[in-house]
Amino acid sequence: MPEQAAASTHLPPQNHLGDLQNALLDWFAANQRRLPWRVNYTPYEVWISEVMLQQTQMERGVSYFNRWMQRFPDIATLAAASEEDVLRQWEGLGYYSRARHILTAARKIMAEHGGVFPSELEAIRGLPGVGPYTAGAVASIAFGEKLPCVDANVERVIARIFDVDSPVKQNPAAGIIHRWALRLVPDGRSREHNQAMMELGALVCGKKPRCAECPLARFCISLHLGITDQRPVPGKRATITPVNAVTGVLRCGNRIFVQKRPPAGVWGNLWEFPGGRVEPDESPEQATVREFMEETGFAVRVAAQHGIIRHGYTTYRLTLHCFGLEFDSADAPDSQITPPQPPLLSAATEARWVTPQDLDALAMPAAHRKLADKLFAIGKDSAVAANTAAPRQANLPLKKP
DNA sequence: TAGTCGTGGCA
DNA sequence: TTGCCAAGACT
Repeated sequence: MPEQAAASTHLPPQNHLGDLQNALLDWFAANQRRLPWRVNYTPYEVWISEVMLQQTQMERGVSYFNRWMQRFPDIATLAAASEEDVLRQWEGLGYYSRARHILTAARKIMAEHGGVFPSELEAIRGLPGVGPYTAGAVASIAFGEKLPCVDANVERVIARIFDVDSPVKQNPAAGIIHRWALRLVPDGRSREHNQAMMELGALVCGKKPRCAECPLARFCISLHLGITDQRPVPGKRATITPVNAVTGVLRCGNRIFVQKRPPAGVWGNLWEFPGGRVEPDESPEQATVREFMEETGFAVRVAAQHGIIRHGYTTYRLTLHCFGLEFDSADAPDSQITPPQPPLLSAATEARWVTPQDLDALAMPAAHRKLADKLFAIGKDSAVAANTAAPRQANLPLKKP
C-alpha cells in the first residue's frame, strides 16, 4: 500500500483557495463564540487571552480573563502589581511561568515601549513568554498583520484538509503546515481568518470531527479519502508515571506552616505545605516526618489523617497522602507564643506561619489548595475571605450568539 | 531536539 | 479508572 501522496501534490486551483477562505469567513461570522477579548481587540487583551489559553481550554480561560481584567485593567496597573498578586490571580491555570513572564513583559513594556504595547512583530516576539505562536496571534488579531497563527487547532485543520501524513509537530509536516497556513491568510482579513481557523478546530474539526457541519468539507482531502480519523498523525506519547507523595499540615496554635517554592522548576514561587515522595519501604507517615526534617529541620509527628488527594499531570499521576502534624513533644513550643522559624529551609526560599484566612491570599498548587479548602473551608463563605480568590472553576456559559 | 512545565474535562 | 489532550514557550 503506497503512502498517501505528499500534500504538495494536492494543491487545489487558486480559485478554490478563495472559495475556501470565503466559506471559512462566512462560517466564522455566523458561528463564532462571544468572547470578552473579541469586543475591543486591544493588544493588551489579545495578548493576555492568548497566553491564558496556551494549553488551556477556552471555558476555563474566560472566567480567569474577566477576573484578570478587573484586577489589572491595563498594562501600567499590571506592571505595578506584585508577583504574589499576579500568581494568585493565575492560580489553578497551571504553567505558572506564563504568569511570571507576563509580569516581566508588562514591566518591560513600561520601561522600553513607553507603556504602549509594541506593534512590530520583532518587538512583540522579544517580550518574555511570547513565542512564535503568540507573536503571530497578537500581530494579526490586534494589529491586522498578514501573518498566520499556527496552534494545535490549526495544525489539525490543515493536516486534515491537505492530508498531511506525518507527525504534525515535526518536519516535514510542520513546514508544510506553516506554508499552507501562510498561503491561506486572505488580504486584509487576518484577524477574522486566524480566529476562524482556530474556532473551526475547536468547535467542528476537533478530535472527533463533525464533518457534516463543516464549512470546509468539500475542500477536505482526508474526508474524501475517508481517513479523517487518521489525521493529524500523532507524535510520540509521553508515558505517565505514578507518583506516591505526601504532604503535612503542621499546626501550632491557630497558625499553619507554609513555605514558598524556589523560582525555578515546578510551581515556581508558589506556596505549599512541605512534603515529598514516599521512598520504597517507607510508610506515608514516615515519609512525611522525614520530609519535614529534611526540608525544615522541624521534628514533627502525625496527629491526624487528612485522606488522599489524587491529582493528574501531563507526565505524572500524583497520589498525595495528607496528614495533620504537630511538633514532636521534645521541642513543642508553647502554643500561645509565636511559633518558631524553621532551623533550616532546604526546599524553599521563605517560610511563614499563617492563619487559615491568610491562606487565601497565597498562590498554591491545585492539590495543596484542594487540601487547604478541605481543612479550612468552614467559615470561608463568611464574608471575610470570600473575594480575592481566583475562580476555582470556570463554568461560564458559552452559548453561540 | 527533547524534556519540562499544570490543570481539569472528557471518553 | 486511565489515557488523552487544550489558543506553547523555554532550556
